[in-house]
Amino acid sequence: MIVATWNVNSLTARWPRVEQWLVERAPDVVLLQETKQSDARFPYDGFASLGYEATHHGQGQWNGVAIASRVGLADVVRGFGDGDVEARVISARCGGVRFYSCYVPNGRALDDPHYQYKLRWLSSLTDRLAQRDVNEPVVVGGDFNVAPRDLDVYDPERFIGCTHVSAPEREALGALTGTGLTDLAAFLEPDDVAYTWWDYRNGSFHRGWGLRIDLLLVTADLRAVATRIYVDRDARKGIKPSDHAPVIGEFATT
DNA sequence: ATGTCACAGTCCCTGTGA
Repeated sequence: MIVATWNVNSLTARWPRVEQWLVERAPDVVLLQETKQSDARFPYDGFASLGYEATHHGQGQWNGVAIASRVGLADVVRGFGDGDVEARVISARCGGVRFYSCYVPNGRALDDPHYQYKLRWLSSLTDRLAQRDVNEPVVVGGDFNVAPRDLDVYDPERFIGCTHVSAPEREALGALTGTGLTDLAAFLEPDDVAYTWWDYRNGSFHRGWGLRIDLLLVTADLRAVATRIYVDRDARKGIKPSDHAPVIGEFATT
């Protein structure tokens, strides 16, 4: 089973790239973030013509998350429920595995209210995962807007006092993985520098100024059968790329 | 340390978010 997560930074703008990429990489399940679409505009037919069932949780201008699968798609859950107005999480069961596609709030700055929202949002996700059926394999993937380790930051000195690396954010991510999830890239390739996001500005991609903030978190049963994880850097190149590259995980059939 | 991109509305530029 091939599983991918990709923040596409507008599925409307990115659809030609996404379509080509699906044909080339042929993931079984792909988790998408920042579709920036209403549900009405989501290209269900486009996915279907490529052999994918898809489900979307959108709000229009901002956010928006989706799951596309060619191994079945059932039991969809959108958002956290009461009072959750931003479309940042969707879950579904595909091929016997429960998938979550997550777009964690950015946080903006340590003294910005949005930062507290980010921590609360991660806590809500942790609560949700803590309540799961422990017999069900789970993949929690997406744009976490947190770089788990200094190795995941091109210049840790420069990020002192910034979001994405602060202790509370890393602790919140640790609480999430503490429910029984493993950061698969850090587990399989612990010494690899594997950035997933590069700012559009300053030629950051070509200068190697990146962060690893897009993650696949998996339960132990899936970790045991994981064979490979890599960043599809080619998707960050060329015409009209997203500022994020996909992360692709491969698993021996479960 | 900000050289870009995408969105909506004020609609061919500007403010916002990343």
